[in-house]
Amino acid sequence: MSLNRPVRPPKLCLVCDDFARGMNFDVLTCMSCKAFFRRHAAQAGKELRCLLNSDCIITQQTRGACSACRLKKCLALGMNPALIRSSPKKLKNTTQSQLCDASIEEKQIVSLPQPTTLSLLAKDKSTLTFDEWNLLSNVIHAYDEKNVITAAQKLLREQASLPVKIRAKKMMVFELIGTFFSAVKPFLYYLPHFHSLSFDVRRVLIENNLNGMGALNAMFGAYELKLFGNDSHVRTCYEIYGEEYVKESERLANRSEQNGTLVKMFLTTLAFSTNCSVVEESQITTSTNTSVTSSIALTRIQDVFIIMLWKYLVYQYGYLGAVRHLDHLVKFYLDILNRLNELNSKEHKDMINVIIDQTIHSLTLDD
Amino acid sequence: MSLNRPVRPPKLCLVCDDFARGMNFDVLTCMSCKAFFRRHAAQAGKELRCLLNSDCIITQQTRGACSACRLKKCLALGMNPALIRSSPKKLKNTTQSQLCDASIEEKQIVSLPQPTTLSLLAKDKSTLTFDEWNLLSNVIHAYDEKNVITAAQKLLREQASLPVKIRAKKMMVFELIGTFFSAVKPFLYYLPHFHSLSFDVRRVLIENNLNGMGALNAMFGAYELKLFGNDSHVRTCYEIYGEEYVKESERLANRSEQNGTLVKMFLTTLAFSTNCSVVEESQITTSTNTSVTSSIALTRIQDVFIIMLWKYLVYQYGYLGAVRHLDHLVKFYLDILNRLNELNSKEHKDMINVIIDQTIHSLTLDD
DNA sequence: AGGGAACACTATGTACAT
DNA sequence: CATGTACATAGTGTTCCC
Ligand SMILES: [Zn+2]
Ligand SMILES: [Zn+2]
Ligand SMILES: [Zn+2]
Ligand SMILES: [Zn+2]
Repeated sequence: MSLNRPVRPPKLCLVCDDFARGMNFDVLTCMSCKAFFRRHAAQAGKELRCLLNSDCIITQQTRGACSACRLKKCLALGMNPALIRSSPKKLKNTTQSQLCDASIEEKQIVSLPQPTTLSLLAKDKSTLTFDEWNLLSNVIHAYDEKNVITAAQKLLREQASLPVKIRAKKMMVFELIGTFFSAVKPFLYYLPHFHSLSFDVRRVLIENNLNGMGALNAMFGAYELKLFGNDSHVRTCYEIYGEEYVKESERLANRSEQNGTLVKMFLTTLAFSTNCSVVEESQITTSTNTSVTSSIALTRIQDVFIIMLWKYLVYQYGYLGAVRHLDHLVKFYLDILNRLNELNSKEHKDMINVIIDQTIHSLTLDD
Repeated sequence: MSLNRPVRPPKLCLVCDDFARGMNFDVLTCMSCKAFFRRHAAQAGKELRCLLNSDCIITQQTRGACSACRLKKCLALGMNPALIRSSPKKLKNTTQSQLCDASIEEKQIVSLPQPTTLSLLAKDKSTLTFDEWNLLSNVIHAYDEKNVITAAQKLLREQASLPVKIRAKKMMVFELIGTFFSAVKPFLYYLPHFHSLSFDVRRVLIENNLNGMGALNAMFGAYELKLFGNDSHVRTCYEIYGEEYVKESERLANRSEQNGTLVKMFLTTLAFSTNCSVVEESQITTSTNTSVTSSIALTRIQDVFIIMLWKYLVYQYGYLGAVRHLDHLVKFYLDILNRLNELNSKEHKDMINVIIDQTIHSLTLDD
């Protein structure tokens, strides 16, 4: 699964995103995850149990909070307990089936019924493969490259520091909101497979999908930054979009998906989507001449990302939870599109069109 | 806030429900919460930060997972940092404003701007009072007295162990489902204030509300026990209620509120409710002769519990989260009532009526 | 009774040897 | 390079003392 774009030297821990140095137990991890895995995957003695819903998101910050989910992720990523030398936990699936068999009978006269990890390791069709985890990681980093949330936060602080007149405030709000739409450009730039598409296809995708993607991004960002809790900001939005519209949008933002990884993967599927974001009729008609839907390359990319999304959902939330989350996310996105249809601010629309033009220009030139 | 019923000697930790031994820093807690509070509420040096959404539910099992939320709960319960002797954290709100002032300047030449805990301690109107926390605790224990979930789990295991013929299976399913409705009786029995009502009022409340309460209880239990994941059970339910009805109920159960404390408090408000669960017209008309709604005692009890519920929601999820949770919970309950209206099994209805009669008989006799 | 001190225990992360 | 070992550090819960 080679990428067309040079993605930064992949030296981040696949488990927690901390800096990694080398492969450990078959997976690129940081030192702490390495130690963690050795300690916990070794003996089946203590069954780790999640105190929440077994769907904790593991990051450098949160990895300490739930050992059960951390271990689950380690195993899901393919870390191999058989490579732990001291422990007798054997695993005869891949190349190195021959290990020191003598040490096995030494200390383990205790009970040893450990089906859990084995079943987790079983690489059936519903488990994310190594390549898929890598792809997922690249998607996340494509999004984080721009670091929209931090940038928006910075803008917000600037906005708060200098109390200016209404006209300037409006401009700053536009700048803030525009950030979320502009962020689609670097995201697409670093997104695996995007550059393998033809100029025409890229252009059509940007034309059709950028508005929806930016809006979803903005809603997620507004939720993360609690934008609607910022009175000054909200009042200025009233001026631009009308009070009712803003309040309805706030209700929408409160329903935002909270799992950032999921949002980023969903944005990816939107990026390659051929039948969404029909916000303005004029937009969609401008480009139906090119036969985008018939592009086989595009169809295969869609498949890859949608399968990855679904596997991630199942891994993270279980089958039922996956259904629920996806249902919620799709409905959330559809409501966002509805919201866009009711938007009246000409200034906003003009801004979006400029951003779309810029993005097309930038992403269909060099290769 | 005295209770009419003898509730077990209150020796459970208000923070985590572990066994408590005595008051610590003004609140009834266990030894570990005592130690925890001393260690973390002392110096404002390290700000504890929740790795999730600052709404972790603290129990004996989960208390170790999130220190931030544990401390938050300690403070919300009224534990007093001023009573920590070694630390210079002064607090001049209540009686003992005079403390050893000499020790203050000793070790703390470091910075000391700690507004967070102080603001949390401020006993404004939106914070649960000591009495309310106690009341909440009593409600929880009134529910847990019967331990429905465990009982149902046991029944389920029995059901699975002996493969019997369809008729017997049906009986067992009825027994299982009936458990959730029968559990309302001990709940009401131990529920604070219920016994202060007149016989007539109690009877009408049971007649009107037991069905809805039991159904909510069953949905919550089904969610907790993953009943709809049990194929054998589900198939028998098909026989009784029809496949479509069961599948719709499963979707409903998946939307269940997950916070048990919240469910129990909501059940309490339902218990005293005068205008809900109008499932069958015949039911409500049988008792409109007694002027239930005009009972002042009942109205005041309703107020007490609804205020407590709301304060708990705000404490646990913040204002916005409180709104969302209550909204979700109310809709969930309304949909359950709709579900009951579409129920067709005469056997089920007969069973419920028997349970209602039994409950009335049992709870309007002795006092 | 309700404070604190001290200890034992566990989990984590890092430095370094193999 | 990837493993294990050893140590430093932190958090928790219990026992005991005042
Ligand atoms: Zn890591
Ligand atoms: Zn977890
Ligand atoms: Zn406790
Ligand atoms: Zn928390």
